[in-house]
Amino acid sequence: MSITSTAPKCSRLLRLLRIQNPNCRASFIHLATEKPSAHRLPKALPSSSPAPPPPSCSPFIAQLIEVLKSEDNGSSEENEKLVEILTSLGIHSLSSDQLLQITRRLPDASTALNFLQHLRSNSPCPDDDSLSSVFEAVFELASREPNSGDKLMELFNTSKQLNLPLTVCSATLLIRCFGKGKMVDKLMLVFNELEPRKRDCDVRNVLVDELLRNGCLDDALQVLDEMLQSNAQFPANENTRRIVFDGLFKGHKYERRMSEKEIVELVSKFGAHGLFPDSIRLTKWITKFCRIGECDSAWDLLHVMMDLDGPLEVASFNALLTGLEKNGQFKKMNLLMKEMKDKGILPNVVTMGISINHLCKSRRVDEALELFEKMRAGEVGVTIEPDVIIHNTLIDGLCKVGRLEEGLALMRRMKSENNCLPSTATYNCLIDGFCKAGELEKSVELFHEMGKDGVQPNVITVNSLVDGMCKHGRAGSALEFFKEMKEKGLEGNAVSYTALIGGFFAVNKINKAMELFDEMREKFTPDAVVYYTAISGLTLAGRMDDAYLVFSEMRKAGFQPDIGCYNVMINGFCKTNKIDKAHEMLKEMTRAGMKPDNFTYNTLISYFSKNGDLKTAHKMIEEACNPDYMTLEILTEWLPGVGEADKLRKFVQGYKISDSTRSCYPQFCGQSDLSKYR
DNA sequence: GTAGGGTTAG
Repeated sequence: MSITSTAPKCSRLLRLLRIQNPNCRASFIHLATEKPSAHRLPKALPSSSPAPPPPSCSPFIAQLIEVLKSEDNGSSEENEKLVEILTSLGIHSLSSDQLLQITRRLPDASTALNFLQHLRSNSPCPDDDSLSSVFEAVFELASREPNSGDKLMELFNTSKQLNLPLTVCSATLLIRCFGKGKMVDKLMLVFNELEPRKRDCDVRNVLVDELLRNGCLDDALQVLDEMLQSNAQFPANENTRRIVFDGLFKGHKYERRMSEKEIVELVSKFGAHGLFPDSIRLTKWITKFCRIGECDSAWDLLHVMMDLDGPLEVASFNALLTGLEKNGQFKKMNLLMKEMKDKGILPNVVTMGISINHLCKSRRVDEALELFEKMRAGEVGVTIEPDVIIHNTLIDGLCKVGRLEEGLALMRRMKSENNCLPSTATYNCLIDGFCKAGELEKSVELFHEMGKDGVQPNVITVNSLVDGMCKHGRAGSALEFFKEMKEKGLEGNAVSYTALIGGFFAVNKINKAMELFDEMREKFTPDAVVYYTAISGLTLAGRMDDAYLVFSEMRKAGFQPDIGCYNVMINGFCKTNKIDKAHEMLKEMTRAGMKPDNFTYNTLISYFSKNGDLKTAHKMIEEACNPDYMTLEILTEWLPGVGEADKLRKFVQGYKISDSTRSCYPQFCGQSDLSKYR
C-alpha cells in the first residue's frame, strides 16, 4: 500500500461540483452532530468478515467516495481541484472526531489512506491529532479486510514514517488484532510506540489481556506491575482485575509456569487497590493449590484476602480445610476454624462434613458423634441439618471401628426421621462393615433391605459382598452371587475379579483362579493389583514358572513392578531353591532404582541360613542396615552361633514391624511365624 | 460451565 503521490484523477470532479448542492452542508452538520464518542471503541472485526456496507451515506460522502475510488495517478492540477472542493466543503475546519466519522464511511483502507494523503499533502493541513484520527479509521477499515494482520503492520509502519502519533483507539485496535493474529512480538512494540500520557488503563488492559492470551507472562506482569504500584498514574481497575484473574485461571500456555507464590503476591498487590478475585475463583485456586501440595500457598492466599478485608465466603475456608486435612496439618485446621469464627464466617454443612470426616478417619468417632449432635442443636453458631453425606461418613466411621450396631442404628434413625434417606453409599458402608467382620448373613440381609427400599446397589455393593465371601473362604458363593448380579445387569469390574481370583487362590483352587484371571483379561485391562494378586497366588502355590510368566506380562503391559512385587518373586524363587532366578530379580530391582528392604534381606538371610551358607548370610546381615523383628527371629532360629540366643530374644521383644512395612506385604507381615520364609 | 465435604470395593 503506497501513500505517495496518488493524486486523484479529477475527471469526475466537475461532476462532483455539479451535483454538489446546499444539502451537503446539512449532511455535514448531521455527521458532525453524531454522538461524539467520549470513549470510542475501535470496531475491529475478524479479517474474514466482509466489509460492512457504508452507513447510509450523505451525498457528500457518496461523492467523496466516488472521487477517491476512481483515482489513479492524476495530475497535480486535478489534485488541487479536489483539495479546493474539500476546502469548499469546509473539511479543514472539521474536528478530529468528525474527520474520523467521515473516514469510517469510506469503503476500504486503501481509499481511506488516499483520503489521508490528500488531507496532509495540501495546505492548510489538518493538525496531527486530526490526521491521527483519520489514521485510526484507516486501521479500523484494514482490520476488517483479509490478511488484516500484515496490512495493519504495514500501516503501523506507515504511521511511524509519517510521524503521526497513535491514538489510544488505534493502539488498542492494533494490540487486539496483533494478539488475535498471534503476532506476539508486535504487542509491546505498539504499546511502546504510544505516547506515555496516552497509555491509559484501557489500553493497558487490552495489552495485558492479549499478552496473557499469547502466553507472554513476564511482559504481562511487567505491565501490571506499573499499574499496581501505589502511585501508579494509570492504576488497575475492575477490568484489569477481571482480565487477570480470569486469564490466570484459564491456564493459557505461558512461556513459563507462574508459581503459586507469584499468584499470592499478585492477589496481594491487587488487594492493595481494593480489587479481589471473586469467591469462586479464590476457592478454585485454593483447591488447586492444595491438590498440588501447595497448601502453604493456599493458606497465604486466603490470609492475604483476610488481611486486606477482601470478600470471603465459607466455601474458600472449606477448600483450605480439606487441603489441610489431606496434608495432615491438623493444628492449622483448628487455627483456621478459630479465624473463621473471629471473622464471623459461619460454618455450613460442608464445614461440618470436613470436621466429622476428619474425626472419623482419625478413629475419634465419639467426638464426631458429639459434633454431629452439636450442629443439630445449633451449638456451632448456627443450626445445621446433617445431610446424607454426613450420615454416611459417620456410619462408615462407626463400621470401621467395629461399632456395627451403632452404624446400623444411625441408618435406622435416618429412615425413621425421613428427611434424609439412606443412599447406596449408606448401605455400602454397612454391608462392607458386616462383611469384613465375617457377618455375611447380616450383609446379605442388608442387601435385600436396600432392594426393598428401592435403593439401587452398585458395583461397590457387589464388590464388598464378593470380597467378603472370598475373604471368608466362600469363593464359590461369591462367584455365584457375582454371576447372578451380572444376569441382572449389574456388571462387575476388575476389582470384582481381583477379589474372586484372590478368593480361589486362598482355597487352593489355582486353576479356577487362573481361569478367572484369563476371563478378566478378555474384558478389562488388568491393573497392577490384579497382576500382583495372580503373581502372589501362583507364588504361594509354588508355581514359579507361571508366576514369572504373569510377572513378565505385567511388565510388558507397562507396569513397573514395585518392591513388594519383586519381594514376592524373590521369596518364591528362594522357596523353590531357584537362587539364580532370585538373584536375577534382585539385580533387576536394583537396576530399576529400588533398594532391597528388610523383607528382601530377611528372605535371603533365611534362605542362606537354612542352606548352611553362613558366609553369605553374614554378608546379607551386614548389608541390611535395619534389622527388624523378623530378621532377629530368623537369626535366632537359624544362626544361634551369631550371638547369644537369649540376648537376641530380649532385643527382639522391643521390636515392632512398622505399619508401612506391614502394608507393603500384607500377606507376609503381622505374623511372627517363619513358615512363610521356609 | 457456578466452588466446597464425599461415601463405599481389591
